[in-house]
Amino acid sequence: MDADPAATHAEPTRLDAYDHAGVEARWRRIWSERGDYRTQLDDPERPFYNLMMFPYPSAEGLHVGHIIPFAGGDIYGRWRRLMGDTVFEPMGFDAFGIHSENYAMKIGEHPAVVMRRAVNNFRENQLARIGSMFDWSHQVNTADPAYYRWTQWLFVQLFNAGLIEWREGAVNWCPSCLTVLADEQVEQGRCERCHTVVQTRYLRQWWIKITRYAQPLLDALDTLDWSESTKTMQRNWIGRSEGATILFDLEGCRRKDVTVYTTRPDTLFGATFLVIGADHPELEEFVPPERIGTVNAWRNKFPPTVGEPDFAVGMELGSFAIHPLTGARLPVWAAPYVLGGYGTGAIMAVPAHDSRDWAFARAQNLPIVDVISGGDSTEASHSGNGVLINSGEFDGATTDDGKRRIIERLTELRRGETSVQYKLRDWLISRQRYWGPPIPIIHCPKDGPVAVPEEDLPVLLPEIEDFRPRGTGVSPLATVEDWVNVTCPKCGGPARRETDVSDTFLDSAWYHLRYPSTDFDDVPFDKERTDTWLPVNMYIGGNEHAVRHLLYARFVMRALYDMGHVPVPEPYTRFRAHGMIIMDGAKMSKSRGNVLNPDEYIDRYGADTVRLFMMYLGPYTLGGDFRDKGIAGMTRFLHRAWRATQLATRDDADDDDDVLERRRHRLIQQVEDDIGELRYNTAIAYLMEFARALDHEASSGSGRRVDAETLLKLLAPFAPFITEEIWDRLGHETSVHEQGTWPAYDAALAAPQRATIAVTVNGKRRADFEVDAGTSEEALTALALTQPRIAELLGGQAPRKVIAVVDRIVNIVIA
RNA sequence: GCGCGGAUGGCGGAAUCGGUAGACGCGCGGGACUUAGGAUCCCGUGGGGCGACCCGUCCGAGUUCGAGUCUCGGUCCGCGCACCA
Repeated sequence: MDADPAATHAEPTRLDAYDHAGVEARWRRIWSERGDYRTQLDDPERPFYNLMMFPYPSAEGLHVGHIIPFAGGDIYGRWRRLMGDTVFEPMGFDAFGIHSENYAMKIGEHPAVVMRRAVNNFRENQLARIGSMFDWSHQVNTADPAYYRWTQWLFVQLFNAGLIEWREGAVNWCPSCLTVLADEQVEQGRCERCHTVVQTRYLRQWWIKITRYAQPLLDALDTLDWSESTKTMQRNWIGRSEGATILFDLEGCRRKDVTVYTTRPDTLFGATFLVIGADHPELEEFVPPERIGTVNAWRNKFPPTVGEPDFAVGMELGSFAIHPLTGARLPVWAAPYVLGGYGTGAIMAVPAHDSRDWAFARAQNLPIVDVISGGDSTEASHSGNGVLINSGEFDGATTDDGKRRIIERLTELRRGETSVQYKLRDWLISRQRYWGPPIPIIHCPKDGPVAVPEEDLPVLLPEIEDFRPRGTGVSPLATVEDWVNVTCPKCGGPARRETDVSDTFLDSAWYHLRYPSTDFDDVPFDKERTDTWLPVNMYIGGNEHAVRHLLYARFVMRALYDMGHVPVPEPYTRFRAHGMIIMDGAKMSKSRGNVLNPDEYIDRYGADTVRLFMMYLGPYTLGGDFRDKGIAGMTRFLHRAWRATQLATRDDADDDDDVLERRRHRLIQQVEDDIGELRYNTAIAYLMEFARALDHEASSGSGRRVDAETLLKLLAPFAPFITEEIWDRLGHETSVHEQGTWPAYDAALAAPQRATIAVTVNGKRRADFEVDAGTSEEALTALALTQPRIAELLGGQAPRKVIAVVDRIVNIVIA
């Protein structure tokens, strides 16, 4: 360090200080006036559909966590645009649903009013400021009749295809929200919204038969480029298991026989009793007639199970099952630890090899018989593999063999067969609420449920004053007599409308199809537009939707595909779950009082700084704790870039420095590779390093203009405003974000030309030296041995072994 | 309990196929410019030792010339599921 380095870094007077507020407002206006982000949807050369999960417009507004998907997705979209794609990046509002309605009730306003205000606030005051290139000419609002008309259309298509049915079943009832919920909306026995313990009710409801698609939905996961964590969650949720069904004859009750499902047919000889799910809809048929009253009284006594069941609760029914291979008479029990709704709703209990059966057998004093060697079931069950014992002709078989042979035997006797079961259940979509699309069905006493003819859609949600749920099992819409009473579209006789509305998740299950076609009002999605734009190329959102929205959307797309409405069976080719941003170790939520409003940060630091800072916190897909401590570092970086790029003006290409050119090409490659994999944090680190170097050069007058412009292009997706401003000041007529202007790199130039070779002796680093990249192993070895320190350590002895790795290391093994 | 992630300086985090830790940033220490500086810029910054060196990626084994990275066994944290037979 000779001359005082700081002296050359005084802020040059001819450069204005960067004023983020003024600059951001100005470019927002210009972009909007010029229509820079209005995508030409017809005949694009390389369409790229870049989607982020749309928000539900809570009245509280966005919190900083929202920046992650919206800015993170936008960086990717802006990059694709610079790379030459025609990028379509729409945004919309999931405005229907219980969450919105509950909020409206809380503040005593009508949801339509609250949502109108909230949507406006989201779009005009919040989303607009993040700097994302949303194409607002194609927005979607699920509560808009122009949208939900087609949600109802979708319902009708599914209904006509036999994928929706009206049937009675056990449903989850939330006593606080006063509506039924889908299984996916129940978390550990509680309502996902209000955390009230849900109850089981038997109601006649609308179900979407998603279970019919269990296997295709499972299989196609292998073809999708999605976050592995999300795919794993879907696999687990679909929950395929392979086993066998086994038929037992019954004695002493109305039913003649019962089929059970087991994944362990090899333990058949260890079955000592049968258990019917206490919530089995036909439990009475398993009970001797004279005991039905007693059993029903017992069944109605215990409260709904939440979480871990009590394995000691159960009742002996008095009937018997006949073991299909031994003929033994096994007592039949009913217990809540067995699910009436999974498999066949009945099990064969093998207490020696199943922990739940074991706990139950112990509590009820039932026999426990070991049929697999290698364990002792007096203290606990053991479910591992081994060799069969106490199993008649199958003694000595391994568990795997036993499974196969016992199934074979049962099949011969027509007493059983292999069977596949899924945990996935049908999707319950009725909601006894107001704020949703009315289910487009008319109930006719003669024709049963009839779909509203497509030309009569939408079935408008009537405007009523008192929209609060009644808790009577029907929606408030049932009180609107002149709306409810209609004529049957089939027979013309008097009929009544369905008064339930559909689940919010039906709204969002198809919204990606609507965005490209919002300018069509005669079809839900235009064929050509859909062929052009679907499937979505990149989708970003939270993993909290892994088994809700993301599964429903896949199902709907696949069903529409099978009906011939869409060209592809999967909606989202590539999906990345962003990490969750937590605050002081807890999820951000209003109730915890730790919600940070992004507006304050954007006011204080500017959108560019906030975007960069959020992306720099850590790996994009990991998330982490939000702390605003380091945000000043990002401001410093942008100020440095502001200064460096405007002062680096040398453009005499003749004296182009090979070293600088290599550095530039390497930077492009690094940033390009990183953005492509959403490694934003490391991409930013490279940009920072480069900006610092350029700043040094610029301050001494040697900064190259080509470096400045390269930096601006690479930084543009992250910091769209400041880069546009500088680009403009540099005298460019076009936008820095112009499609197809990402700088190209030459891989040969980008590759490092020198390499530092570490020399280790017995694994300890003892020296290093520099060579041209690609120097051969032999040459490296020779060079290593001549290093003074190495020669000294060798003391004239020949090494026992030398390992050289090109561009990396030479390891010398002695003695 | 089952499944999936993770554990690296004071902090957030880097580290291709196993190649000799700690990129980048924050914070901290020192300095420059300053009436001043919470502004800006520069230098330093894992621990120990004057030094040659030694010790360091949750813990314990192992494979290897070489392990943050691979294998086995633990501990702790996060997320998902949780009666699914």
